[in-house]
Amino acid sequence: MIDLKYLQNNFEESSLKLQKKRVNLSTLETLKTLFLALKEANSSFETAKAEQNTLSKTFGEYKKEGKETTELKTKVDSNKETIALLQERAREAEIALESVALSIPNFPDDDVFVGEDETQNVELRKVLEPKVFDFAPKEHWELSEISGWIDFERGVKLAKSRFSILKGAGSRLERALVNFFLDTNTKKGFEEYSVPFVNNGAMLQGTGQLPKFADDLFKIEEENLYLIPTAEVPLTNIYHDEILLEKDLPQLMTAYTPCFRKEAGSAGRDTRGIIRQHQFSKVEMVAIAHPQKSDEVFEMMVQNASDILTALELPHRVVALCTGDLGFSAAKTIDLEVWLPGQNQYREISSISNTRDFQARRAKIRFKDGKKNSFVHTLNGSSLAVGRTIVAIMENHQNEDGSINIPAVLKPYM
RNA sequence: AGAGAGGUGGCCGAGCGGUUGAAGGCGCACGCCUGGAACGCGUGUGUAGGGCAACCUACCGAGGGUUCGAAUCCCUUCCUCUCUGCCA
Repeated sequence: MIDLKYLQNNFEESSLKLQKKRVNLSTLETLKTLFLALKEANSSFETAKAEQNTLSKTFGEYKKEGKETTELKTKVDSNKETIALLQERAREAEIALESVALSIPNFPDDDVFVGEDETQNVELRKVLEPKVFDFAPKEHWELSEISGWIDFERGVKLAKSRFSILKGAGSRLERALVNFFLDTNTKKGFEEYSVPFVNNGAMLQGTGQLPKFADDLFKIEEENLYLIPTAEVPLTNIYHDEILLEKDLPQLMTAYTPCFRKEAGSAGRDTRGIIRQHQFSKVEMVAIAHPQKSDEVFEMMVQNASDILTALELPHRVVALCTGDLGFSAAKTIDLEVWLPGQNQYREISSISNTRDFQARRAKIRFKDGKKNSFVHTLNGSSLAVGRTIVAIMENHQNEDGSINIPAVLKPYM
């Protein structure tokens, strides 16, 4: 959630920022109007309520002293009706405001390049040169036909399309990667967590998936729970509605979880292979940071993910997303794109974002900031998406006969 | 899943229809005391919103109801604990 008071007081500036994220000016004007309406409604409700409280006290005193209360009672009764009306109005104003406010994305940072879409993202650097093959490198699904690591058909049989099965060395590779990622993150100071793979709606609202992106979530209807689309949701919300001590910041967390996404709107994209599945494994980093330290933590997270790719001998590039490609909650995002020789292109394998206080405000995560309480900054990033790492290893480390070389760092894990 | 008990401030723990945002204790902060410290004494110490100063409003798991007035009574719901059942 953006800071509505800030929006009210700095409307011009705020709307310019949010227009970079393609929010209509009219939506923002509505938002501001609703915000002011809520304040007004609350104010009159509270005034009436204060009056009622005074009357009630007087009533008690009259009773105690044995005074006549009939006249007072009529006054109180009529005021009561007014209050009920004002309360209803305030409640409606709040609902009206929320329905708009919760769907407004975060402000982009000022230093984020202003662009329309992913074509205008900014490449910051390349790490490792793509290997030159003396044969035509295959795509991972072709390689799978030789190694048998991935069973696409039977995965679909078990569930539906966009589900698959890993087996044998393919499955072991997944497990090895998970362990390698977690160990590496732990060495960087992240604490390992094992979290619920289903979360309730309040948590998903906290990190920004709800209410706007309900279509992309698997929901367990009768339980009112959702399969997590990323470990960012449970990890960030560990401190939902809590106030941390300044000395406990930053909290660096990491977890392996499967991730579940409906991929609504991606019909027809990446239909072959395991690049885009309804279920995939991922190791996630989440940081709860002091507002003045979040940039530092952000850089560390980007570097960590990049180092992991380098350790796996995977060529990649570091890309700063432009405003038009930024996610809903993000103020700033850097993607790591790994080279896929079979596809002959770079593909996203990690995305690291600083959401500033956007999620913190939604999830009410604060810290003791001297005398007052302030919102923390929350950050999240993949380290890494396991399925896509498998793809990258297969394609980058393939031999002409279709066999795959396992990177040296993974040998102890296999 | 069935039966019972319970959910109060950072923690423990009173309150069971009125001036209680909530006694008391612990913890914490500041001050006094001390050479310094402990002890002792004093003061302060929840969150959110509005005015943004005095002050006002809301919150005693959540939601609704009764009442002039509810932490206190009623209903619904969630959670925790104990016993039984079931299960990895």
